[in-house]
Amino acid sequence: MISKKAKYALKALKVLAERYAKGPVLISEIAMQERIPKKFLEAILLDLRNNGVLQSQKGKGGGYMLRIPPEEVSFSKVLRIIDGPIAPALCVSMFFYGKCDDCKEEETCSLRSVLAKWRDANLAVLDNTTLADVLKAESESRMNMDSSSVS
Amino acid sequence: MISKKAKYALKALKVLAERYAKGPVLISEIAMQERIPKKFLEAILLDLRNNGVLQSQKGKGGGYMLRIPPEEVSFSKVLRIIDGPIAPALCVSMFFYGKCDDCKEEETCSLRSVLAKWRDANLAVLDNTTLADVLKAESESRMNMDSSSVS
DNA sequence: ATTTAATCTACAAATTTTATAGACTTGCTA
DNA sequence: TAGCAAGTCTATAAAATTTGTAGATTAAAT
Repeated sequence: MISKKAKYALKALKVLAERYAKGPVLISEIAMQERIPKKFLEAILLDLRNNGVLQSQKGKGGGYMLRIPPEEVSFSKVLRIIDGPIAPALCVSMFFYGKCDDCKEEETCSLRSVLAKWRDANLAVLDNTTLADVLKAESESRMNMDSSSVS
Repeated sequence: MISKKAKYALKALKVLAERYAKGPVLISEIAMQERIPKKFLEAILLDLRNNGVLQSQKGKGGGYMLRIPPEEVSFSKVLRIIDGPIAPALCVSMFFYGKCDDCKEEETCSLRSVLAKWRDANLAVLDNTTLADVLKAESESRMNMDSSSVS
């Protein structure tokens, strides 16, 4: 399960992706629209900014915006920033590698190869899923709504 | 990341798989061999027993053993018992489905379809990975050790 | 100057994870 | 049937993480 924080982040990013290249969006606006506690959201957006995903502008007319196009913001990037390792265990993590404190010898750990396979499957999806895919899903779901409401 | 508890569970199960159909194994033996706090392990094994994975025997000569063959103990089964939902969010969970408390309308949630894709990729691996695979990995790693120590 | 909006620091409540202690039950065996 | 060996149950608590809040500060625009 991803954390609430990560879900908040993805939702906020969805909003920002929708308004990509259309000027800054207010934190308070995103918070309201997506029902995210404002102060909490502030911390999240700041984190995303400090990691190169977002750009911010202070003062009147300011706000947040994507620094890179939606199709370059992968889920793996976002989740690593907000939730940390994606791998099921540190010993098979690519970005947060560390020795599992409860393992004796890593080289011969039979769990490890299995966990690595799991990690690979995860990354195959998360590396190749971006905000652009969320936008696409959004527009498709709206299409379905339209057609189903024709009746 | 899986919890420490889940990792303990998998390690304990590996030991029990190695000794499948060879009589009961003591909790204390597993705890020692895998460096797991004994009292903690007790709770874990009990949980696995109450969910049909293990079988136990009290009194002298007692202990724990697999109730079903290693190739039938999938990672998904174990992780669901110990860590709960495998899906990245409740709204796309198959066994623990629930409405995400931070979502407005689930039907049109654009994150949802993406999260579902992720879940599917996870399950494809976890449903098809069992203790038998761990045993296989174990024996393969031992083979590599042998050949590399020939020099 | 004043207002607007992001930023920073500190904290605190709530929840989950990781344990530990000790009494209890069951089954074996001498 | 006494006594030991092993799992079982209940309760609790320490530690860590997650989630959220408060208030002062900085930067930009007008």
